[in-house]
Amino acid sequence: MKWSYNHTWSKTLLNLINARCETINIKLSFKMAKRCLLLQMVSYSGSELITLSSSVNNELFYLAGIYTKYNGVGGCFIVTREATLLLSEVHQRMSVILADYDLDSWLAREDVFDQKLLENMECHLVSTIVNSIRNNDKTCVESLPPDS
DNA sequence: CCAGACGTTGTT
DNA sequence: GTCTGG
DNA sequence: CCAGACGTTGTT
DNA sequence: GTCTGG
Repeated sequence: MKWSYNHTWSKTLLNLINARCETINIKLSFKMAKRCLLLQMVSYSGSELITLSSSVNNELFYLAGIYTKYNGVGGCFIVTREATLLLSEVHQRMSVILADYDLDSWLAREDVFDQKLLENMECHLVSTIVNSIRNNDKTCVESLPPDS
């Protein structure tokens, strides 16, 4: 599925790549849309790419997503929320991360996300290797010394 | 009713 | 397709 | 945002 | 000048 979203009724393409969780049930563009789960994302911030290392205690986690079909082509995107204090140093918004036990609820159109997951987050510096989509191995997320 | 809108991120 | 300002 | 690209035809 | 990949 493409990471780019257009309404079925779109005439001009908007190619949306995210939506605010605060308004997904209010905005016309999203309230009818279906929900999905996204595994492993890289999020963009200013001049740097920041990886969500996609694990909590080495367990993979999912991000909250929304999708539709446009001209038969599936398109999806991530849902954002206000950044936690930790991440707010880097970016004002962050992806909605779902706890394992909330996955079904999200898909059932309930607005859920567990604060405990966010409290347990850690930040680490990664290499600019991550800035190219050609690089897809784990050096993208390996920790570098803070002063490098 | 009916025409017109319908979105997010960054930065200045 | 659905909502809403006029 | 910001740097970098921005084109077409034929054939193999 | 405008679009898009990163």
